[in-house]
Amino acid sequence: MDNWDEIRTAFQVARKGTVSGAADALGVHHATVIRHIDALEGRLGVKLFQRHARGYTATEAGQDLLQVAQATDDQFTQLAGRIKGQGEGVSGDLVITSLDMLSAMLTPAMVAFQAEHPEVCIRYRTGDRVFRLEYGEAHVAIRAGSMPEEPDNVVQPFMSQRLSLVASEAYIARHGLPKEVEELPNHNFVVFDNEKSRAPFGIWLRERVPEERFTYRATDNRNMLDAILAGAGLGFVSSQLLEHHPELTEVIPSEDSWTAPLWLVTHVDLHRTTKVQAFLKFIKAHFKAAASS
Amino acid sequence: MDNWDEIRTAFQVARKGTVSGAADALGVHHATVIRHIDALEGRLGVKLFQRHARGYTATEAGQDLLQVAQATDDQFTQLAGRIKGQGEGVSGDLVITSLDMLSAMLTPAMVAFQAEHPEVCIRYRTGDRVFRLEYGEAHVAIRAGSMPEEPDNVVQPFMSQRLSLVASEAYIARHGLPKEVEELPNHNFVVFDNEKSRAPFGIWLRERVPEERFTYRATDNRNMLDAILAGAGLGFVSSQLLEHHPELTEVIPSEDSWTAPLWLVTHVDLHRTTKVQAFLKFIKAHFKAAASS
DNA sequence: CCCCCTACGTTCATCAACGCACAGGGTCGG
DNA sequence: CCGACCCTGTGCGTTGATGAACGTAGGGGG
Repeated sequence: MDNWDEIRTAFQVARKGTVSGAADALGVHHATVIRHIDALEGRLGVKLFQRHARGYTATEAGQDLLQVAQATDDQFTQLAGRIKGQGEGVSGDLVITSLDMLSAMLTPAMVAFQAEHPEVCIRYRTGDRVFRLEYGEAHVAIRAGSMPEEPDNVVQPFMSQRLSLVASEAYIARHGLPKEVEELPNHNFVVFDNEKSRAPFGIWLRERVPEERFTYRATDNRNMLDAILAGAGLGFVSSQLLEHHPELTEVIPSEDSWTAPLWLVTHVDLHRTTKVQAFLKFIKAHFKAAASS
Repeated sequence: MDNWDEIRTAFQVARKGTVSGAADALGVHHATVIRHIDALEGRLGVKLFQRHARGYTATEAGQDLLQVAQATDDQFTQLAGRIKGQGEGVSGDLVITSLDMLSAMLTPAMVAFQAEHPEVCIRYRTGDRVFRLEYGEAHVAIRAGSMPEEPDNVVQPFMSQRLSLVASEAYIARHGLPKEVEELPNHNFVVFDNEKSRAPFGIWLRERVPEERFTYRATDNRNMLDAILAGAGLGFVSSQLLEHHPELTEVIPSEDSWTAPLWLVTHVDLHRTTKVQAFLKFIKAHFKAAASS
């Protein structure tokens, strides 16, 4: 049963009872309607209508088609309403992905956004791999480092992620607090277990501290933080975290070179949607307010 | 939501995940698929798919469409099966109309037909007006008199309806039985209450008997028979009825000029259907067998 | 690292579908 | 009884959708 348009034409003919009426309703010429009906009947091998001077009356097959097509028309009308409304409103899923390091920072913003748009369901995805926007794995990604350059991705600068080199009270009690950069090679470090990391602070550290001092390696940022808190070594954490963890002490002042820019990335096909735009606007305003306060 | 074919195209894209796969499934060029998707998205104002190198992945709106279109496809497939099967098999309604005078003769045949095709539902319509085949009021009509000549109607000769001029025992007891045609003007008659009737026997009677002798006029054949049986007068009845009513006596031998031919009439749009053909074949065989026995 | 395969996207020529105009037939009202 | 209106049906010219071909980009395997 191909050619759904012919079914739609037959549907209107069955509804209106005349070819002319159906042609008006469909906005086409009545000759087109006749051709559609003839083609459909020819393909089915069954007459759908009886032709007479006053119009077309549906046979049993035509009435059956009328029933089905009426239901289909309703379904499609509702579908169009949903899709258009979905395009305008902020509802449904909103999938956001980022490095898990940013979870602590982003979560309050996402919660606030959800509170402002109760119809939306936030899905926050962090994982060991980079989720790909072009496969529809997320609506919005927050990426760190150099500006992403994938084609079909819309990239906006978001904010800077300042890092601090910290030590926990437990570590200081055992090894003391280094006062100069030159003392760092004498200390232990908690690092991310990724040799190829091109993060600026990683490069900076590898230039000054031999690898054998990287005595604790983790694959998860949450895990790294736990290790640092437990006194496994010095390590880099987001500067924002210092507020919530008074037991952490900054070893040396944060260097500008460590700060990685953050980017808001969306796929071009979704960037125009109201939902994504609302989230982008919200999250930028949220952190602009936080920065100024 | 016009252009159902574009929905069908989008449906296949959502199912297959690629434009090329959908194009293969639809039997069209992939450029056509792209155009349909673009047109549909443009009209809805919402992206249905995210484009990437490996194909198209459905957005939320696209997945919604997939659901609805899948249901629609199922519905249409079932519909096509029903309609095609309906064209082949003998089932559903079969509407037959005739003069009510023929009811006694036709009913056994129709009952036998229904018994042979249990899926069919016979609707026998008799009424004061002539039901019109071209408006779908009946599938088959049995008409009497001169050959019908409506355009778009398929007419087949059926059989001859021989009439007899009869009197009931009650009438004979009161008025005697005329032995010659010349005696007829001295008797009372039960006639059909239709002055314009062009039935041959009516003309024959009006030529020989003055109208004031038509003392009982009925609009219904059943009613006429009741009147004749009650002794209201002489009257014409189907020759077949004589077998079932021994209390009726033939007044004078049946004349050939009275016999009216019967016609099987169908509308050209329904004449080809298996159901109608089956009925025509059945009823012709039925009465051929009855005539030869 | 390179090559091949797949899939999308665009442009141009073709053709089928469409709209137009007119004819034919039936119905309704006067 | 007749004329006007409505609806269907068909031939013809045109237009818009389609199909073919080429170009491009990305991914996977050797």
